[in-house]
Amino acid sequence: MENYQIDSLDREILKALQADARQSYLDIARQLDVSGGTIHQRVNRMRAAGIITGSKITVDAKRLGHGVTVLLGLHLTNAKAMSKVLAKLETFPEVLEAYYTTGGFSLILKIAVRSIEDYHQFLIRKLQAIDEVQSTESFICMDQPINRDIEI
Amino acid sequence: MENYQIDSLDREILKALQADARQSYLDIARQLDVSGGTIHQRVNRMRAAGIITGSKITVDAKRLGHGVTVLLGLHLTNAKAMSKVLAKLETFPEVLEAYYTTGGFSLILKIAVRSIEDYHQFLIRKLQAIDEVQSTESFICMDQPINRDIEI
DNA sequence: ATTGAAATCATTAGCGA
DNA sequence: TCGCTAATGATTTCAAT
Repeated sequence: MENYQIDSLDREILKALQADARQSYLDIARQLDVSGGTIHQRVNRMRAAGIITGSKITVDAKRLGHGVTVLLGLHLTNAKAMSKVLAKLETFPEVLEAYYTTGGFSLILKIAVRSIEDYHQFLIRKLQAIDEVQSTESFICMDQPINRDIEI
Repeated sequence: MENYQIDSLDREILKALQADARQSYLDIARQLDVSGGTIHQRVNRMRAAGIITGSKITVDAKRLGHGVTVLLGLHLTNAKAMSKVLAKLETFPEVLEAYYTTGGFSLILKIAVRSIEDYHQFLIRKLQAIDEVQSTESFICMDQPINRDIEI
């Protein structure tokens, strides 16, 4: 079922689970006026089709000690080093996301650390210790006024 | 319980729910060799403390028709317009995230659209239609080789 | 998409270390 | 305080329709 097209019921189920992944299928069924078994069947189908890829709790990063988020533009000395650099970046748990983009950077990273001091250490000890990293440009996030999911 | 400090059991519970928010508390209990009631109690406590803020399913954006992700650096004509611009950005469902950062941009946005054509339309019809937007710099994401959560 | 039934789970309260 | 057990009502899950 690689090219299963969702219908409006699927869409409503996705919205409900996007808002609260742990809510019971029966609750969703009652909201949508269908049987519990139907929700179950649809969710399974969307899982099999690769539309639903998993679920996770959302946590407050600050309460877990990761108070500082940084976006970072990276320049490499040569584009051929990309896969080697990525392999290295994967070993740094501070690197949450890496984007290969058009525009003036080789890579853009999203990084989470405990503090500015930790970020400084991360930069000089880890990131700039990679030979192929030519330069970096840091955008330290002071606030994230918008954070939401794609409109389903 | 605003300053509740988590212990190693909490940490393991968070890891488990981060990997799969819908797995049953009893399953987690068996993995961690404690009772189901204990998991329940801990989760409730972490919710009350604001450590767990919710849960959501993860979906494949491409399968839902949002094939193009763009990071965008925004320059405003004047910093005082920030709140007005943010209010406007909130009305655009294409804007998933907005970061107020140090460095050369007033704001950095993460945007999801169906196609490059849609992105072009979004840029000229919506974003650049805001008076206070001076200029934009687009970083179109061709690949996202790293995507993970903070290390708990 | 529904039903119905068996297995499993969530949730709470009270007990004990 | 923290984790455990026990009990009940709710949910999940699956097969048949």
